Amino acid sequence: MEIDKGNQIKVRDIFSDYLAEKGHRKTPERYAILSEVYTIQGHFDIESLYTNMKNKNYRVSRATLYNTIDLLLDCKLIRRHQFGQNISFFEKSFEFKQHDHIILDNGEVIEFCDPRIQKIRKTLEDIFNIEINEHSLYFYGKRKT
Amino acid sequence: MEIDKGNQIKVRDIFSDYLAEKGHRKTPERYAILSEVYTIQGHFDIESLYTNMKNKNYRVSRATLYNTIDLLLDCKLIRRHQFGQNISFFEKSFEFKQHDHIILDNGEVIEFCDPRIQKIRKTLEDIFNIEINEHSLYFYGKRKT
DNA sequence: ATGGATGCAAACTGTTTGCACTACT
DNA sequence: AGTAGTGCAAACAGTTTGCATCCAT
Repeated sequence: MEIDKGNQIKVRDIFSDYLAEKGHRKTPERYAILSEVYTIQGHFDIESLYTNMKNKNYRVSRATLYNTIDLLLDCKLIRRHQFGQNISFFEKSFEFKQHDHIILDNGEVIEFCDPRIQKIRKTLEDIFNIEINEHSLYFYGKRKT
Repeated sequence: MEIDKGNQIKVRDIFSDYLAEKGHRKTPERYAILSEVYTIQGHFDIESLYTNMKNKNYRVSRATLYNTIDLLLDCKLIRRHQFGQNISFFEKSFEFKQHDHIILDNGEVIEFCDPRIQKIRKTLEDIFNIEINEHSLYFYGKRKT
């Protein structure tokens, strides 16, 4: 798909600019991880990203994966989620409408976007005299029987 | 405070009923942990609860702590939070108004309650034909300078 | 008495760290 | 050339599990 290809390039540039700005080196591993991450549909965890890349004969280490994921989080190219208790999930966040999640008891994950959450945010900023830069919202439920 | 004492007893009864209903045994350890948990103001993690009780010369194991915390979660006497990445925090939830949290970059935690979150919930239930039984909502920000 | 619950320690799992080597700047 | 970044393996931290013992039923 042409659109995705376009995004891939844009995303690569964003990462490049970020690395340059922060004085980080532009290593092939970092770009490989970025492009791999942007190939994945939906959510992923580090371990599956690792085996995924190993299977494709990339030479990556977990250390580099964790390191790079931190960079991608920092420049907002991915978001972190905690669906379960002890494992982090990630998903790409570039040019995808910001959204929240409903987690059903069968493991299904529904995405939604409700503008009222931004209104709540605004209210809180005013009441407590703070600046909110992000939020995490999950609903837990099940399909109606 | 008399009010707290009253709650302690009520809470103990709720736990008793729960244990009976589920066919779990009413062990002194379970009650000890419950009362210890309800003594704590604010949030706590398992490890500090453990050292806390050890210091008071309780004979408890981490295994029992984890086991009992699961029971307390199940009967809704406590709630679980994930403020950081890899560590669970808990807080008592009996007769305290259900609330959500704002986490500031200095570590400060503000509690708030906004009715609009329940409206969002209702909307989602209708749209997706699901039944939502809980949610978790966190805002992240900093004090205005 | 019997098997669910406990304490202890070992095992597990996701993540971080130390170190020698590599390669971007 | 110098040093940030890498791969690997060992270390770590929170949690879970196996097992012998204990005790609530």
